[in-house]
Amino acid sequence: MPPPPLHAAASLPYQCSVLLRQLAARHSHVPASPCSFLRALRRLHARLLTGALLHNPSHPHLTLRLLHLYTLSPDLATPAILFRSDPSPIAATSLVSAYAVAGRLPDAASFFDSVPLPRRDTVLHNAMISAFARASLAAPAVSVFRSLLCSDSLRPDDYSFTGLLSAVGHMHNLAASHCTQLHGAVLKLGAGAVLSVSNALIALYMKCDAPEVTRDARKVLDEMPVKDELSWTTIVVGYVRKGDVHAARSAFEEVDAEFDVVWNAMISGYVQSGMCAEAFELFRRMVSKRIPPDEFTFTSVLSACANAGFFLHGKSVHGQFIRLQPDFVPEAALPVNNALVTLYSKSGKISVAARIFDSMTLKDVVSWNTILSGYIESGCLDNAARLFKEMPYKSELSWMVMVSGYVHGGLAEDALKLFNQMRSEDVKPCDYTYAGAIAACGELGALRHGKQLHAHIVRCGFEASNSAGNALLTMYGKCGAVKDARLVFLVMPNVDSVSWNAMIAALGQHGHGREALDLFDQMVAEGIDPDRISFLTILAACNHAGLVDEGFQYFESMKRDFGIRPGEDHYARMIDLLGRAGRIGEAMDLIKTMPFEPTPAIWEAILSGCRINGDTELGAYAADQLFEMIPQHDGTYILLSNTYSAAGRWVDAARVRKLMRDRGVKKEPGCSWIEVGNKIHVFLVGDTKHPEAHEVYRFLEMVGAKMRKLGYIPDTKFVLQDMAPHQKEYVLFAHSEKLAVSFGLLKLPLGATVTVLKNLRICGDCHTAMMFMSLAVGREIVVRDVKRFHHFKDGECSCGNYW
DNA sequence: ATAGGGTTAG
Repeated sequence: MPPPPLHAAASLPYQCSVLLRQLAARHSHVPASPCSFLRALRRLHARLLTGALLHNPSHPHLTLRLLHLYTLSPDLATPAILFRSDPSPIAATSLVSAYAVAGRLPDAASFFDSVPLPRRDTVLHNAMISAFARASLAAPAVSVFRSLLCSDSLRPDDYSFTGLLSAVGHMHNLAASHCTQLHGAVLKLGAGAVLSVSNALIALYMKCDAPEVTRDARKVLDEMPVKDELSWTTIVVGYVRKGDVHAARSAFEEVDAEFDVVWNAMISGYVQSGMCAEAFELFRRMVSKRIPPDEFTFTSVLSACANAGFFLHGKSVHGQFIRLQPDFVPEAALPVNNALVTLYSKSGKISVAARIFDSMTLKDVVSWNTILSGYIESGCLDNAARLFKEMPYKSELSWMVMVSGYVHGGLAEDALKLFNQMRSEDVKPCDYTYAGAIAACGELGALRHGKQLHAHIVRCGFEASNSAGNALLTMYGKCGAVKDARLVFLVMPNVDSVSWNAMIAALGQHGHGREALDLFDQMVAEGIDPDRISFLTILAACNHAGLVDEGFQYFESMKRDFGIRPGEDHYARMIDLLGRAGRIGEAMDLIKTMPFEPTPAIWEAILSGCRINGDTELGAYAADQLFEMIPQHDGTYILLSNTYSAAGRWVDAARVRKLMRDRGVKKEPGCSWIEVGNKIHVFLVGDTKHPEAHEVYRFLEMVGAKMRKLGYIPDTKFVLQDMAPHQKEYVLFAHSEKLAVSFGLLKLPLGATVTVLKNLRICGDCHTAMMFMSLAVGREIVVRDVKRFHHFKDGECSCGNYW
């Protein structure tokens, strides 16, 4: 954005002043590249020097502004040099606060220390105190305040107290006694009647976790002779923070003068408490009272609409904003536009969101991150990836969104690749990003890599993070490392329902069915309500362990004791469980009690039961039902044709095959390998005539070469073979354990999995392990499953990282 | 020249 032309007749000081202000404003919203910024700054600096405007008593603000800009630049030396030529306390104060605004607290502190004691005045101390307060550093702020107290010539003033109180509010274990002590000290030193000090005192009391201090805060407010809008705002915000929205509302109703900020505080309080309808209602009242909404109002109410799914309301707010938009400078419109982008992405209108994003004259990191996650939430991973590359600046959050976007989009390899790139660019991942990378390891069955990440997490101090802990639990569970999962579960300081579910799943999937059930009961005993996922998990555990009656009890207790209506997936699992136990009749009875029409998943479960028990007649009936529903479900085609063949209904089987050919249904090829001793057997699964099949072979050779090079397996031999030689055209590729069973690959009696799984370390999907079970009973084997091999194309095979 | 509160991305 080129700066607007200046009036030719404008004086040089005025011109410079405008230029300086423009440079600062632009930099704070769109950080330019360090080089170009510094160049522009030096040009201005030279101009000030030639005009003899620097250190000129008639234009003191020019020097200060220049100092301010230098604190934004990567040039650390110049501000100090400039200061040496004008060592006034005013310049020092300006420099300290500029450093603080620029987020360069260490520079502010070391500069403050370098100012000789006689040159420090109260205002300079105050600036330093508030700099620490802004950075949430209570202790150093207190020590600056103390040096002010101990000084012979200086005395703390109102600003000092205000800053001190705000700094102490950031203390971690702020006790009620701290607050009352400080309150006493403030009164003793005669600052009790100052408006800003009282406001800060209210905020301090409200930041303390002890419930009883709320009264003290209220007392301060009540005793104030004069209150301003901030007093009311602070108390409203405080009540919200304490989780007492009703108290916030009644304080809000007490205000006689209708300050805009109090409305904003109340609206955003509702949003933070998840009461979006109330937030919107309040906004409506505000509009009807003709109180003009500002950018904060719009931002809050739009986010309320986005959170609650009030898309029509949101649209009307958008309309009102458009009418008032000329009143907003770009800086003010920015957060509103960001909230609009969020609203439209959440309502599934990503193209509208993108249009708003493109039309924004001013964008910040939040804007880029918002549109990025909008693309990811609407499944446009390609667009997201392109955007990610184009982003002029990224925050840690951008990386996090992209990494977890890849994982949820099923591109675990890309997630890990990006995670590695992130670290090579020296961006420090937060716990959520680690969680994404760990989830990717779980998807890939990359246990070793996952363990490395676990070590990183401990080193970075994220051990107490719930998201990281839950990701670790899930990953260890998927990789069959039950011991590690147990350890994580024990160490986690706050386990939530996700953690319990993940731990139960880990036990249930790996042959500890009984223990899984015990853990479920323990969870209930500890007062954590199981959710629908918990019941899916426990039914799966029962399935693995062959505990049919127990499974049925949990299924019953789900609606009876916990008021959770079983969904399609719960029914499907229960039917699968009954079917595998040979109780197919009971499964059919259960279907009749369902409150909805049977879905493809239900019929697939019946079908799988029929295959295990050799009930071709009922199987064909289920196949007829499924036939009506294809192609809603993946895998249905092959399943159907096999079932019809088994029932001797060759004509129907041929019809299904023809349908498959007509629709061009092909199974994506993939490969699995099994490692027994030092020998690896690799199986190609999927359509061997698929155009990409030769890529699989190439990939396997590459992996083999790489593994030999790493000395991982001394004598690696690849045996490529069809999984099902009697089926020339299509070989089996199951996407899930359930399908593997329904394909008839595993005619296992119920419960057989337990004994086998004890000796099995499983990486990746369970189905692969199950496929090989009959081969590997009683032996220590490692099974890994590689999906979506084509992301390892050509020379980029970085998979060495993944095992 | 310094202070107190309110906003958006997961």
